[in-house]
Amino acid sequence: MLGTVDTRHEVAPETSTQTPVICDGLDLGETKRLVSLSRKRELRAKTTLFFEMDPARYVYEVQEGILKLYRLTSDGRRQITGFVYPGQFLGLTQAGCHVATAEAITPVTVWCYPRERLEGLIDEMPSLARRLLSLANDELLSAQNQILWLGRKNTMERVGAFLLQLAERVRGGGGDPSELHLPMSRTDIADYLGLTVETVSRTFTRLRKMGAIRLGESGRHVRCDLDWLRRLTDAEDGPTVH
Amino acid sequence: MLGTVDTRHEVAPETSTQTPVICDGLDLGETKRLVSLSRKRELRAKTTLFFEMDPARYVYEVQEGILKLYRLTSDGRRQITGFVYPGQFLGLTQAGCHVATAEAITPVTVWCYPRERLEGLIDEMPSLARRLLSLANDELLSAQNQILWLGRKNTMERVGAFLLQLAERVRGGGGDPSELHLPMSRTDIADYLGLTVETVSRTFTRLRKMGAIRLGESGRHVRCDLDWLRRLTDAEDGPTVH
DNA sequence: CGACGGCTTGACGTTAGTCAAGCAATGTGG
DNA sequence: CCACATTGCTTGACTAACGTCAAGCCGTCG
Repeated sequence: MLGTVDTRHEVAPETSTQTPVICDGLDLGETKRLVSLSRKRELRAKTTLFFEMDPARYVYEVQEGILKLYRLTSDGRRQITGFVYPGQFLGLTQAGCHVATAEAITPVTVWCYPRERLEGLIDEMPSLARRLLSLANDELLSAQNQILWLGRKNTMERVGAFLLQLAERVRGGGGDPSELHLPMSRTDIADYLGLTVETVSRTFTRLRKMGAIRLGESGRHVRCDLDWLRRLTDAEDGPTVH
Repeated sequence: MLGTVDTRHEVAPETSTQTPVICDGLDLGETKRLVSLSRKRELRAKTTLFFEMDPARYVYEVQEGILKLYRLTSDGRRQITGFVYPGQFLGLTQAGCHVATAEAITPVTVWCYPRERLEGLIDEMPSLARRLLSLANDELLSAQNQILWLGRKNTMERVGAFLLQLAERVRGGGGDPSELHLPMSRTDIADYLGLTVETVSRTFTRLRKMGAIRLGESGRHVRCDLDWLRRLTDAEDGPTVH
């Protein structure tokens, strides 16, 4: 498979990409140009790729590992706006400055594209423009799903929808969607779903007692009854993002 | 593109735009081409421009009037994902189908651009690509603000932030930002902020009693003490949209 | 070893939702 | 024109869901 030996965090097959995804739909020459102006960067877990308000000099593509994006209120409340997986982008959406902080949850490898030069390439490579548009699209879709969850769903539905979203990602990667490994902490999940750690923890417990999920030793491993969860959340999610 | 902050579409939000905003940054010939493939459409208040799940055949630009975008859960809960003002776009973000319903709040005039032909133009007009990217950007930014509100703010903060957002739009249009006319109902506000009508109503009342706002006869007119509101919500919004 | 972080659980409090009523403005049919 | 229904907004009384505070467990790290 990847040849990587898992250390603390399990690396599932689908959690790493070999070729820059930004190049999908580009021809060989174009791909080479893009790759030639990128450089790789590695991050240890719990380190920060960029901070909110930093000038946005690069656009990043995740090759391996998982990050979280978050914003803070001045009194310290945190809202995670997304988890970023291999093949996804960071820093695309921002104007002159980043509007969120990006922090590695696991060890991470990213490709860095200098923002200005990437922008310059748009004129010469329409397929790059389409690609970027489509990526912005995906982000928007997932943001709107999150808005629906946060605004109109109760605790169980949020947690259920969250697990189903993770399962869909695993399915997309060809794995068993009912076997989930959660790379993020309960606190992260809480900050993503607009809840508290305690509430998230209690909800996992309730789901377990209802038979909708089974928890492994670590609490980070979840075996889901997907139909159960779907019935639970079938207050209709709308289209799923992958 | 990715970085440009565009000011043009903030202008005269209450009234209407005279020229398609999509053409900003385009030269005369390009503008003509775009205009030539657009057609106008008018909607009465409370009518629907498109439904969630409709095939997305057009991209729309609002010339005049205000719409709301919303999604429904299967049990009828509604979440408004945005209010759309003149100069803003609809249907940009969707893949094959619309992911939200667009309904006119006031009488509305829109320009309709056939989606396929617009996409075809990207190859020939890089400036159009930049333009579209920048628009997608704006939407994303405002979606993320909404996520922060919904996830981590209490009722007063949400309503306060909402009023301040409206005020900023008025300021951008050159009006008096402390004099607001709300085109949307209390129910709409509630569905935007993830609350109930009753809670929104009570919060307006509380704000009035605190002296942060004064309400006109209709309830749709609000005179705001902007500093008051800012102090209230200065649990930090992050960058404001528009 | 002790400290710390991640997770769970319990007891309790607060906030926002629910249910219900009333009022004003607007629309509809006779 | 009136009688009546409907819609939008507000207010009150009550309730439930979720947050807060506190404690304890376990595994890891220094």
